[in-house]
Amino acid sequence: MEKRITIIEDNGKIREGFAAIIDNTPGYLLCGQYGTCEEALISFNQDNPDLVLMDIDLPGIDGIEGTRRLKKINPACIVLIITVLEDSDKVFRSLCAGAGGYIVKNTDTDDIIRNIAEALEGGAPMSLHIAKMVVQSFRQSPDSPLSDREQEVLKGISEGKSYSKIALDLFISKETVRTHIKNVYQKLEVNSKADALKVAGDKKWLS
Amino acid sequence: MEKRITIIEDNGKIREGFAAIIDNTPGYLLCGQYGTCEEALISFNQDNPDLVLMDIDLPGIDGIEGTRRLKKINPACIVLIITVLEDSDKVFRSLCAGAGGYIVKNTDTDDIIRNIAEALEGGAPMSLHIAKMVVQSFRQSPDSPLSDREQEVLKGISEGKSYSKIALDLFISKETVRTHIKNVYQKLEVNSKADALKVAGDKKWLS
DNA sequence: CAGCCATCCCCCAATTTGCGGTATTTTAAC
DNA sequence: GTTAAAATACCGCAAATTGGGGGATGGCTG
Repeated sequence: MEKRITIIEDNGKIREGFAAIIDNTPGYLLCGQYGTCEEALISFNQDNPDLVLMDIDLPGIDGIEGTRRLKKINPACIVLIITVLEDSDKVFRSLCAGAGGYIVKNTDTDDIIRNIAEALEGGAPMSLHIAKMVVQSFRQSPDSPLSDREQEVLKGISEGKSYSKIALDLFISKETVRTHIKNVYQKLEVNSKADALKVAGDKKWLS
Repeated sequence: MEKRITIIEDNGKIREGFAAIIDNTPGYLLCGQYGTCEEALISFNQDNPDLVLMDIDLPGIDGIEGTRRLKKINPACIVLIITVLEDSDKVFRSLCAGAGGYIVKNTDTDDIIRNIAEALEGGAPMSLHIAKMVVQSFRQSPDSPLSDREQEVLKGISEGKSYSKIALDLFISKETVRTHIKNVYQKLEVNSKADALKVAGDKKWLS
């Protein structure tokens, strides 16, 4: 069965370049190419692509919001983001919107085809640097000033639990939780749950 | 400059296999091979590896906790997890512990070397399936019953903000926030912040 | 027009929170 | 072997938060 592919890219030259690559690869069928998400969305159901090559910086609806809308219509459709910039914020927002991979534009013809194949196989193709950013987003700093217990308590707070609930879950007294919180506030130099979570979150001090 | 590599793997055969690969590759220097994290930790400062090949399932301190401890001693050291199982929970806990990549054991000699090189270059080598799992962990379900505004309010809750603070940040009245919360509780059939966050989080309904 | 959404207001009682103390035990470090 | 940090626990207090109940308005959409 041929895989149907749609291209959304406002630069005509690049778009036609991709189109040519798809056209010349057996097994892939170009089912649409558009300069804006608006156009693509209108024909999305007729085109019914298995995969969309999506540019990030588009006039009107950008690639991130476009991804969100396409996935809302057909969650099975894979959206592969293709971009020149490796902007960390855009990477994460794209992934949250449902992107299935994130690759940089300068990759050569073979790379594009390989990445498409990888995405269709159920993989998540990413450039070296992107993969690194994604992995690092998970990492917590190894130099947290908070003790293990304090981190556990703060984690409870981030889950919206009350002191009493945290105490129950950790098998300690509510008063102990209060003491831990006090110490956390002192160490982070804050005086509210929201501020503590903000500081600890920014510095990746949460377990 | 040669790159120093340590292997931690309890299966002697596999360990020696890796050791042979490293030894026979120019540019890499095997600076230690151990069957447990305990042993590796003792010699870690003398060995001073640039990269550690780490098995997950180890007797005593497992690979995840081992990663955490190694990174605590030398955050610049890259830990590459090598495993047979692609257990999603272990993947994430490894990444949180500071792992720089996560690859499956069946990969052939060339793959191992390529993954090591990629990690040392600043990449984050991952098997196809692992990458997919990681990317999917970011994704939110496209079928949340919560309206956009309700999701924003719930996000504020997850950040530990009070209703008043959320109201300030969203430029609406505290009473409106309360109404949104009430509606969220009804939709999710819960009656507390913690439960709402748990349900919404599990189902990936949080923006 | 019915339903959903977003916005705002009131009342009330129970709980939570943040801050001030103090104190014991264990573990780790020097 | 002293010192320090961490984990545990308790008390009191005043302000704020929370959850539940009710009602209201306007906008948009099918």
